[in-house]
Amino acid sequence: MSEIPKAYEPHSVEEKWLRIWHEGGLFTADPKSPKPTYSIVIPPPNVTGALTMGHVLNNTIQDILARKARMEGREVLWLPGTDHAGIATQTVVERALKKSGDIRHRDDLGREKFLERVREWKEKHGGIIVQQLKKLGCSCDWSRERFTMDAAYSQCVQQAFVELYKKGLIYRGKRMVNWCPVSLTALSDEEVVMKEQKGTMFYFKVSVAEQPGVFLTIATTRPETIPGDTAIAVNPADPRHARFIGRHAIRPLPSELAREKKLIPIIGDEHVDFKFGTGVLKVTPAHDKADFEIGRRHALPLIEVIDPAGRMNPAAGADLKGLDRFKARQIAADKLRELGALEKEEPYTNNVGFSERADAPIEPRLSEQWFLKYPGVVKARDSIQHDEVSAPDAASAEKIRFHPQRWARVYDHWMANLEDWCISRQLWWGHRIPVWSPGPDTLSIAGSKGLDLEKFLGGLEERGCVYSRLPARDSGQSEGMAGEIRRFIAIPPGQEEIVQQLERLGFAQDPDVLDTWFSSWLWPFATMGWTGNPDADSGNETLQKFYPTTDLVTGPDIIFFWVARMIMAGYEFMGQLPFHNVYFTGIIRDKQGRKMSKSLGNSPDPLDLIAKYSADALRFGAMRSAPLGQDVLFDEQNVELGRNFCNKVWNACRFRQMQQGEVQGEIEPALLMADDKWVLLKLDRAIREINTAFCEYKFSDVTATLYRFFWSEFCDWYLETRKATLAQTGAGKSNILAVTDFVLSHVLRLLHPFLPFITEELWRGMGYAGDMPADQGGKTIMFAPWPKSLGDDFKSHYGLDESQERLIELRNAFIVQGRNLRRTANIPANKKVKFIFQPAQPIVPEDVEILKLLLGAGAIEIAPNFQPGKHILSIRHEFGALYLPVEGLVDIAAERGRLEKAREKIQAEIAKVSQKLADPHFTGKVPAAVLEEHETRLRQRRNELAATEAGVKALSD
RNA sequence: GGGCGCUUGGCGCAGCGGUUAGCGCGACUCGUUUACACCGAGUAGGUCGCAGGUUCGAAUCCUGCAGCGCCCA
Repeated sequence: MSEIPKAYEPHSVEEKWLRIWHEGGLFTADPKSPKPTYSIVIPPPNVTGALTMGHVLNNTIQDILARKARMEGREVLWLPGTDHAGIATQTVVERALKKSGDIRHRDDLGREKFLERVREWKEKHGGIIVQQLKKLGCSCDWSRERFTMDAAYSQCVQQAFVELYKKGLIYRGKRMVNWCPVSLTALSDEEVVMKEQKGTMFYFKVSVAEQPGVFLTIATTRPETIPGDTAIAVNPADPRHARFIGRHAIRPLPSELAREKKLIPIIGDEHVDFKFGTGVLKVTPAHDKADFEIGRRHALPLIEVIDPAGRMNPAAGADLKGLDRFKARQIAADKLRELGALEKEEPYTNNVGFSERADAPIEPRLSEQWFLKYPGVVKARDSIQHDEVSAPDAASAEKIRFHPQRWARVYDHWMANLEDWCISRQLWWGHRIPVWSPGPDTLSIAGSKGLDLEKFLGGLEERGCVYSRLPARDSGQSEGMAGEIRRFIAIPPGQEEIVQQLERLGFAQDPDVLDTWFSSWLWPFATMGWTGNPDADSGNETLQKFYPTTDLVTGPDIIFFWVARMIMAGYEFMGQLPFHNVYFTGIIRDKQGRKMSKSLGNSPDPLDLIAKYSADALRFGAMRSAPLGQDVLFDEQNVELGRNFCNKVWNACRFRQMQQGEVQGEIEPALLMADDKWVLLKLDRAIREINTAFCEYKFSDVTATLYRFFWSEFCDWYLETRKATLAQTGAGKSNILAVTDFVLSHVLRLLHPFLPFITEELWRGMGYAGDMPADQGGKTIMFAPWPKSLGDDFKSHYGLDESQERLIELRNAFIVQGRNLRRTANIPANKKVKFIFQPAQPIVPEDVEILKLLLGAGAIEIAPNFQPGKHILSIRHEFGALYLPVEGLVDIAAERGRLEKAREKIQAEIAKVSQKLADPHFTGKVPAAVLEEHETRLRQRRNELAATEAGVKALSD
């Protein structure tokens, strides 16, 4: 590196290394490698998504972990891929097609044509995010990139479904589900987000049929569902209302209906909260989850009044029929008012469930769906390590650690309250449920072929299919179907001819697709080519070598959606936990603490930031602001800082280059100076801090330590003091360069996981790659050995011990005070002045040079017996005394005032400490070390006091 | 309603029983000196949310309260 530019120019450098890394296949994992394993699977981003700051944070952390593991000599697999994101993608495509006027509804195209359009969309927008991740420097094994709808992956999904079906864990049932009237699909509980809504509480009265003139008042936010009410419920323990239990009420709506058709029972149910509203509850079993349960307990009939699209159906009565549910709410209230049944309305705020994707209020609705009873629950529940980090043993190796630990409790709580997972979605984009059932003509077709259907279907079980017969009523068919049998046959992957046979018999595949997360929860092993076939899987080198994975990095917002389910799937399908550690990142927020979102427009485009500051800078900026387990307040300034840091690294290396000379390998112990030893000890401390912080997943601590060591300790102190001695030639100089090279080569390696590009560039440019074996840093810093703290042998060989460290610290503190003296005297930074120095201990000539340079002194006069006269500023310090004659340069009175203020502070401290030391309670109970420390402190303060008083005196007339 | 977390200089955070409470950014002053103005040097700025308690000693532990945020009902 002969001619290097003054400022770091990242863009060509980043492009160059991306090309070299990818062309060299350096991220490719080798399952045959004898090295110990490190593996991590990417949380798959939506295939058509674009990179967000959340992705930047998340993937930078994964890249740091992966790169560090490589340097530690492990065989690393970071497995990337994307998710088909069922609802999200389908919604986006549908919206785009509507906007362009191509369709009014997806039915206009039909399933196949619509899916074609989604695939087109995926081809066009898919892979963008992958390119962006590459640009960020992510060292994923791109040769193994997966997509949840790839053929192989889809087979995994199908296999998993059939296995669970076979075990009886998947069933079809008519249940209350969260229905999205916009997407027209069922949703899982996790896909519903509660939002606070301002609405109205309506109070209306119903008359008690058996007691004319007696009324009960009901409070509700949903008067439009009154036509669906099939009971009035009160708490049997409620003295106001208990006596009405067993009587009947007359439901006011639909108004045109005859009185006897609107008689509904008044029932007692302990679940009625009599503090809420009036204590009288209207029960709408068809449109409310809690009411459905009440209805079930009391065998109430169900009346559906809202259709799948959220409009009122004919059962809602003539006034409401055909209206949207929100419009109907107003009309129903008007109607009640007209009838004289509406007593009052009050503004009311409550929580309403919204569909996460379509952002529409969900409608609880009775619907026939596929449900899963979670497998592997017991193991998954016990799999989390709850103790604080201790030494790993055999038992804890079988457990999963959460970082930060507190998420374990959130996980526990969810696992303790598991409800069956509604896995079917009325969508087209996704894995179609691999279950076929007979059509209306199946029996006659079979008959005409002389085929015994039962025997034929039963026979398919030998080929891995799962055949089940269910009484229609159990699966929620209407009463008239009772006694009929429904047949389902689940077909494992790779049985095309069975499917064809069945379809010739009039069988049809279930039209629904699986919840996206039903494919995501298989991610850790499905991406590695799991088949469910024991022979194939035990011969699968990748699966054998890299499963279970080491770490998972994800956001806490998907702890239920994804993390918990992967743990269950891991135990169920692999018999093992899927990962050993889960690191939960914070949620990225803007400076005002708002969650970053597209709609708020407060999310910067990471690609713009890369263009403006470089990928390294973006990574560094993201990491600097991400403390463990806390939300991240993103500020572009941190990225700017990252750029500045890169520039600093660049220039420190440039400085080294300008000293000429080849890379200096050997440090000669005899030639080491105190500052050299000091910086080596600081490096050692930094390495230890960094490795500790990594163990605890405290990435921002790692960044802070790197920043401090490199910038303050190495650049500001070490390199600056070296400038005073580098003028010399020969062995002394080359030894300094050897130390500098030693430190820089360590710093570059420590920084590499954070700043992969610039460190790679400098690693080769500086020539540090030259004396390394080809596979250990000789070709790329990616495989250079990760720094270990300096061993005791090293330290004793080079004579590094704490006492030298302390001496340099003392001198440096003295220099800071000396500089302060200059500023006090208002001496411009560039003006050379003469200091008088009275050393407190023997001083080497080198130190005088350092003092001179770092104090910006024209000269330093060593005067062991100096007697200060008037108008001389001074500091007295353990390192020595420094005098600066200032007559005429400074406001003597102001300076004296400053010293007097300092004196007061010291006196107060002395008073405090001596009071403590005089207290027998204190001296009697306190540990010896603390006592000693107090005594030392008192001594020091007294010395300081004397010095300060002398200073005051020197300025007094 | 239940749970979790947070509250420390203008801003963002560290410290979680024992020095004069640290760090970074920002502010202010000075400065082109063997790399770097994407830089260097220095300075100012905090009764650690409030109220009690435990202790020789509390930002740190306990209790209560308040405010903010998130999650689950």
